[in-house]
Amino acid sequence: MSDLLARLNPPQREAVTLPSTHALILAGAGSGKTRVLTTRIAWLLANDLVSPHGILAVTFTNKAAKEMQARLSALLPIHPRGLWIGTFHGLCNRMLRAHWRDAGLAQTFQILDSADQLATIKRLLKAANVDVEKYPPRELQSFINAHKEQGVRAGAAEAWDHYTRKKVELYAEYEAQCQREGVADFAELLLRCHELLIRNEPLRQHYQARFRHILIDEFQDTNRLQYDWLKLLAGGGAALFAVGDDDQSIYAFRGAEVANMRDFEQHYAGEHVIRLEQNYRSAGNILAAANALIRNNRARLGKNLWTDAGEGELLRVFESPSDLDEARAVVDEIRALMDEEGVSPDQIALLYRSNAQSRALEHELFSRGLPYRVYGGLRFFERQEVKHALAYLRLIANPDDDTAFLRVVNFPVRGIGARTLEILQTTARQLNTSLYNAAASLSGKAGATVAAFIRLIEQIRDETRARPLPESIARVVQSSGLDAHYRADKREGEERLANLDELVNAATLFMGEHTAPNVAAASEAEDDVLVAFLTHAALEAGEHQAETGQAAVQLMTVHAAKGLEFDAVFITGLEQGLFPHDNALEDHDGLEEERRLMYVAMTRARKRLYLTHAQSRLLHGQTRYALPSLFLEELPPEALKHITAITPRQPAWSYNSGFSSRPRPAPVVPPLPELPGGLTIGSNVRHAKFGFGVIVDAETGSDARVQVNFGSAGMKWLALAYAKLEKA
DNA sequence: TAACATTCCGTTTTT
DNA sequence: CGGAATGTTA
Repeated sequence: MSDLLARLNPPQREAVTLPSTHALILAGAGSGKTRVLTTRIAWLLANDLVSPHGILAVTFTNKAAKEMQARLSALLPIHPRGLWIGTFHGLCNRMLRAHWRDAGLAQTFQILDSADQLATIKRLLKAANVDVEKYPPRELQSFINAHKEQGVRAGAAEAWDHYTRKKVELYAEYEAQCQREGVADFAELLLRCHELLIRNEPLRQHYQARFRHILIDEFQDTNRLQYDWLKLLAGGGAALFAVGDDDQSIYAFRGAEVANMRDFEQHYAGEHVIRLEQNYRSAGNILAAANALIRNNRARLGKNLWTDAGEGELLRVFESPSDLDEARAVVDEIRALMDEEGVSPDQIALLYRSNAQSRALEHELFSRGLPYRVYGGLRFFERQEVKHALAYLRLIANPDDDTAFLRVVNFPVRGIGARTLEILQTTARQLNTSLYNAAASLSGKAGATVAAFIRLIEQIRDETRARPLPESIARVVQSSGLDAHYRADKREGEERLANLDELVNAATLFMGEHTAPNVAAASEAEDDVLVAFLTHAALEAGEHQAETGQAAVQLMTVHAAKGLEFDAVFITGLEQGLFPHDNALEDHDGLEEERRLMYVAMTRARKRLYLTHAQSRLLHGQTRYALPSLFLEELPPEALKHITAITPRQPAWSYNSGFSSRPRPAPVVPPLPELPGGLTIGSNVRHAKFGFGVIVDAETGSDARVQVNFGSAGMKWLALAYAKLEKA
């Protein structure tokens, strides 16, 4: 047991060995947060302060939950059973499955992912004859989710104007429709679970008595409903142990409330606030720079990271004339890191603020033959062929699932067109039943084709009855016609078939992990396994992309990089308007969140940090000129080393780096307007009133005018004859 | 119904 | 510019 504590520093140890009390652990980046969380659980168990049964550990992502499981197994001699470790959604789902009747849900209720939810909303708008121009489905979706995440049902939603009243009305209809179809969206899982515990006193008391220690990871990311859920569960005297970092709160845009941390500190943690400030990840200069940056934020709980690892190298600031030059400079540097310093490519990360920026970087990496991997994009269970196969399974488990019905009723095509579906949908609405049930009431030719589809589903249900899940899925793929359809598709059929095979494999894997050995015999369990697998598919959409196999340079947004670390990190596109992003600045806390984002990005680096920016960038089809990011100015100059990779408008292939790329054709440069005073587009200038800026456009002639981007002072057209512009 | 044309839009995203 | 999402035509 003393082993558990041996490798902890004093504050970590203090956190781990806290008595059974509420506590807030302010864990800075790289300060051993996950270690503290898992060691705390292990310590409680090892000292018999709680039984495994009494532990509830909550994370946001499946990845974090899995890591916690794994690290706990490593800490304990035998892995205890009965612990509840999971995501908010996973845990709520678990409770709702156990108490589906009390929660007012169908026994086999299905979970809608975001795409399913959007499809459901679109269908609802169409049925209600709502103008989608006036009420965009996406907007309604976020309206509904935002309300649910605040714990607000349609009945309780406030609406002061006609427009909002209509949205609330649609929200109510959406609730009713989901209920009718036996489906629940992500937010519904949390809200429904919260309501269940509020309304059902015996159940509430049961769980309140059961969980003695509730531990929460990434507490700064909780929304209001999640916090309420935690407080409710802890209402029976459980100790809440919240770990988080307000400086790494980067999800306010999706409802996370950092204010929960301050509230928790005041109302729960009290004097049990522990700061983990020793950083084990980054070199001193990197930390010093990150600290200096984040000090510019006003709303903070306060924290300063330190390290005893030494200063390390200076941060390198790269300036390039254009985004293409930036990409070239970055890839040159990556080559050098790999060839001359022996850095493994998977220890190099290219970070950017927005996904669109990956293009130029990818292009350069590709043409230079460097292995790379881009995070983001389609995940396994989100692929259309996988979703189609799952929709057949969903229909078998729950015929009322109209979303699943509509997805596959005419896929592969079986002559059930829009006209037929319109009739079917009208009939279903009149009978107040599902499309599946309404099918029997159709007559004529339309009725016959739809009836054939229903027979097909019934047939598949029979075929798959009492069969192991993987085999059932294989049959579905066959009998539904998906197999034949993709076999006939020359272009991408092969890949899709491979993914369907992979789905069968996923089911096999799932069975191995989730089925108790003795349950397999029970015929009743068949349905349960199917529902469990469908739930798994919805709750864990799988990896973002297939592994490339070889070690590759990692490309991702700054958001996606949270929680990761690399030897060398490039933060690219550090320009006003991009990072910090223009759209973020409209919000009052916007700039601070962007700064936290920059802080997260910087603290990903262990040894080397590159900060790159370009003077011009191709954006939305036209060249934009921008000033270097405000964040660069907030870094301590003594920690930086400036490298102007290429001087403006010089040939791009003649700069530094021993790497000799093949000669490139000279870039086609449109002639720039000639302006008096040696000014041109891209020149840095200073104005008495507006400060520093960049010339982004110009009109020549006797009354020459220039457009100047003054950053925070805005974009101005100035007449050269009057405005006293100085070259800067 | 599917291929083709047109229009619109452009930050971050897990469950 | 490039994609996603519509709209149009054979």
